[in-house]
Amino acid sequence: MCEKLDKIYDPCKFEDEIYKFWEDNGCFDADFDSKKEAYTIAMPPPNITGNLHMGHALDNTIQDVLIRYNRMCGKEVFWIPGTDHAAMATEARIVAKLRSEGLTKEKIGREKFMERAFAWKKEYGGNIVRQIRKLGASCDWKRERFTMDDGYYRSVRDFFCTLYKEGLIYKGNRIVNWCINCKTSISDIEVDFKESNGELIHLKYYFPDRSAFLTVATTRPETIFGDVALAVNPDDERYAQYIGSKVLIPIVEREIPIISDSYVDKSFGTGVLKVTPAHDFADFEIGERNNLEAISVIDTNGILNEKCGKYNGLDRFEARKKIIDDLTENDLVIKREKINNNVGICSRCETVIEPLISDQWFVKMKDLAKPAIDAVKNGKISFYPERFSKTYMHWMENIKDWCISRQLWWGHQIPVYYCPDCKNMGCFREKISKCEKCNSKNIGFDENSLDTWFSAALWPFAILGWPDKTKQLDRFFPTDVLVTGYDIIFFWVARMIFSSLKLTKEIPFKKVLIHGLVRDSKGRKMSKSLGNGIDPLEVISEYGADSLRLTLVMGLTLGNDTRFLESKLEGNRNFVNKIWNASRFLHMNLGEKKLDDKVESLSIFDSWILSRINEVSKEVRENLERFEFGVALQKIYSLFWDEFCDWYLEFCKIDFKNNSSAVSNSCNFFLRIVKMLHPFIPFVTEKIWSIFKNSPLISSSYIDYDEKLENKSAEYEIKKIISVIHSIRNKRNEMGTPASKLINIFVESEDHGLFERHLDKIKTLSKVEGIKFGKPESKKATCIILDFAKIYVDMEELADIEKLKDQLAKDIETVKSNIKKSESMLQNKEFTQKAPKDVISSVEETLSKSKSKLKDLISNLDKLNL
RNA sequence: GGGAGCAUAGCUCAGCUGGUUAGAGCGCUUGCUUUACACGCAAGAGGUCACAGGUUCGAGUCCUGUUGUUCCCACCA
Repeated sequence: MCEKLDKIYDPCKFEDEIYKFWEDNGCFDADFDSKKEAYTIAMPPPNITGNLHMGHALDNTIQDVLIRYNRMCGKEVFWIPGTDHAAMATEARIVAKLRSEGLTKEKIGREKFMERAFAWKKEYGGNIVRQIRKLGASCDWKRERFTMDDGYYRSVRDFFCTLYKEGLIYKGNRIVNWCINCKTSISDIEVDFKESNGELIHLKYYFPDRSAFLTVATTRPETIFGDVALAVNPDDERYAQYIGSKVLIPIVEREIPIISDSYVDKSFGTGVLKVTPAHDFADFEIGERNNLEAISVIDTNGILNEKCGKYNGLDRFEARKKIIDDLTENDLVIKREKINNNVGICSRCETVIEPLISDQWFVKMKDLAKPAIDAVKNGKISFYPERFSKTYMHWMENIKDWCISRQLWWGHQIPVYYCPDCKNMGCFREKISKCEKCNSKNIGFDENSLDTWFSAALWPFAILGWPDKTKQLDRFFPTDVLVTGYDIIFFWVARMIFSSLKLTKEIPFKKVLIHGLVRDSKGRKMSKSLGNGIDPLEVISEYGADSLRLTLVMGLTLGNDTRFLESKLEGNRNFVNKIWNASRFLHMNLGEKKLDDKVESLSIFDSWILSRINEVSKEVRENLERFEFGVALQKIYSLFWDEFCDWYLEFCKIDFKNNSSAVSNSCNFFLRIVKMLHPFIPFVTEKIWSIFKNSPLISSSYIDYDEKLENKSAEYEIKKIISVIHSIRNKRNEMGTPASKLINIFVESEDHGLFERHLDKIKTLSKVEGIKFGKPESKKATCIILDFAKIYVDMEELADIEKLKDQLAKDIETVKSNIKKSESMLQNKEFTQKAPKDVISSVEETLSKSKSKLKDLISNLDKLNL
């Protein structure tokens, strides 16, 4: 207990040990049988390929604050951690590793590939989980889940089959976004758009008789082999006469019709569009509307196929150059125009997307979206900040069908089989070995796997055991809050909502907390390519997890981005150290005495700080309920530093010396603040707690507001003492009095008792030698004017008269302008008629105080001028 | 093209339902080895709250517009 405490707090010395203590003692574990109110958070599962970054740190810190706070409020908290298999990212890693061994996934086969991937997961997937521990996250590791563990597989198959049986999942030969690098289809939201310097090539499409041509502008001449029509706007008078006639594709010389479609923009290019349904989304739709064939000319590797004549086998961009050359040679190019256009790229590897037609699985979204829209509209689910519900709503209302199949191996294989004998196609919830219809054992399985987000969509209920009716599901679902960044709303939040409503008939969470991005000191996004990322683990090893957490949460407003500054980190490290030293100081004064919860008789200082702690605890609770973390933290910060340390402990210090104070009171009050801080800075607070107490802080109760502790008269009295001390210190400074010199003062006051009661405090803290009541005999005295007292300082002490005069003149000006302001307000009849009484009377009070202060100031100045 | 955010002290940001003299941290100035802490203590300086209107007795806060800036969605072939 009485171990020697270092002057400087060293987090590295304690954090791991404390975390181990919590984990070993089951402090994070949820009790499924307790009668307490449940509080649940499903941790957004980080990718197994990932390393902890600032986004994780922020996300998990916010969750941990909520979890620890609610745990201390007596709830049965269940924070379920886990990891995501991250299909594309992981597969890319495995493939790269195979390549380094001279292998390919095809060479080793699906089964071996999966084995390798699981082995990889086992070896590296644990990294991120260890790193999250470093943050201090108090989640229930015993219930850790993985999106590809056995139980999760079942949930995913169940989800798929439920939708499939209802016709909400369908297979279609449709145009999809294809990444030729990742070799898979991806969904719309996995495509980013990048501005690029493209070229708009104006081509001649001759009429069959070669009498004339139409000019078509295109950025992708290599797709002319897939052209099936030219389209013009039906309202475009320039081309109305040509609708229905035919033209020849340049070079290819195939005849295609000219059709009309309102999609075509008259003002773009020449107003004539070449229609290539197999390689452009808009064209695909035009093709469907007009019953046009789709001719695929580029394969899944981005290579032109046999339909492209001599260009067969060329890469799409090489082919583009060649074709432009050839077209130019044949005088089929009218002009080449530089344009800035947006080109779709794969959000993972940034390869230019090739839209192409292939057999894929889709989720029909319209019917699923409706209840998900309603749940937010009618307030069952609310977003914090509220504005993000708009983002959500807009996306949901304009949602398109979701392509869920991926041509990857790492992931959940689509649970569909095909029977070659009876041509049946069916889906299965449990593993199957024969056709349900004809019992044939020749069945084959769908080779595709599911989008990672398809399985992630089930996270909050799958981890509680769905589709089984488990105790956990019953008790901890729907979860309370979901904490995530605004970049994840479409990918995950939206999909969890509609899938939960579909499968469990309940919302997955009640509240969605959206935070922003953690940016670097210049406001740039942290990224690998810029190399400006700050590693949370490095920060932790230098400053400790508590300082990191403070830095992420202090002054944070939900939904807004924050900058990560080294200077903030230092400041917060200092704060942690301050707490440490306060505990050192109190511990030293407590000495061998045992700390007892019982409150000994309260000094006025005790009553005051207790009242203040009580008030702040109420505000902090309110702030936390509203997720105003930054504000809550700032309030505790200021309570602790500006009031508890700077004033309360300074008062106590004097009493400790005289042995006239109850040290254990001070310790107990200090520990109340420590409690308030625990959700934010769990490590140092737990360490300090352990110096004074035996049971762990993490499982103790939060501070309750107690009306009886409110003590306005103590607060008023202390406020007065502080203003006396502060004003004397200020005057000393103004007068240039050396720090070591004690001064004498005279006091005129309506409340002499105040000065008598706190003589020692005033003398010590404002370096006063003697206090006499009444006016000083000497005329050479300057006066401090307070609301309740005048304090005279003998001019003997004065070092710099000019400085003092300047100050006085300044003060007079401010008071004068205040008087003017108050007077004009009170003269305004509308103000006196319409403003509430308390506002008016406070203005009146200010006015009268200012007036008397002005008088005093002027007489002060006059004296100086003598 | 549609939508959203931001604009407050030198810097980074708070400021809830409108209420007299707008806050914090860092930085800056001055002074302190005051036996918890120099990662500290004390005292200061520093802001026409982007601009222009409007509502109101009263606007950093509400409304409209302008400018600058960031982001999201859609996307022109």
